[in-house]
Amino acid sequence: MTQTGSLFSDSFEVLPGMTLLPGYASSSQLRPLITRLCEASPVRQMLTQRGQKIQVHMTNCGSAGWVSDSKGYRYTPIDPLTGTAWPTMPQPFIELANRAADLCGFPNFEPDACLINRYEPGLQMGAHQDRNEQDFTQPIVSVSLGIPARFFVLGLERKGTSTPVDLSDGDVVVFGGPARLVYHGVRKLKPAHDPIWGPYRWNLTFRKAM
DNA sequence: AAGTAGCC
DNA sequence: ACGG
Repeated sequence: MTQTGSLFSDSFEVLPGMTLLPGYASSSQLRPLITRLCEASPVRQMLTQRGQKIQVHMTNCGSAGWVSDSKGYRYTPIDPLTGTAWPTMPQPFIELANRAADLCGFPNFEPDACLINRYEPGLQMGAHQDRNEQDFTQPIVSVSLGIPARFFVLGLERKGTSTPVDLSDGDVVVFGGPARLVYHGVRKLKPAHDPIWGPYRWNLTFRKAM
């Protein structure tokens, strides 16, 4: 049930430290921004340290961007594809992430990195932790756009029973505190079409990386 | 291992 | 379950 009047009316606590804000983000507002960002730094498939392709196509905006290659996972100020800085994070992105975090009990969130992931039907993302950031007191804000997906959450170890969370266009998940380092991933997407995004799911993940 | 294979 |  809703706990206080300051929470978004439809918020739902998935587990301690993880809150779902259904329909909190606006695809019609965000689409032109994402289109422009991807013209500057296109989505691309990154490689794991062992040389395997990450299925999802990724790019970033902000003063730091998450990358994976033969040297491992890390944040860089430069896009290795373009050789120049990642695009500046649009102010509407910062405000969306800051307000969502505030609603969920994480005031003054100032993201410096936004990982932009593009999924298509048939793709998944295996269980992982977001642990390449400097300050684990800062939450993660995840925005789902386009076709639906089933998100899953484990605990602090990459094993055991998962909690499923079905995510639709505009849904925002905030996780921090006791949930900051939980393993999570995305189940294989079913074929679908969205009026704004076509056959894609986009996910924006806001972090305080540095 | 932010992946893939393979068995149940 | 996996390899270096």
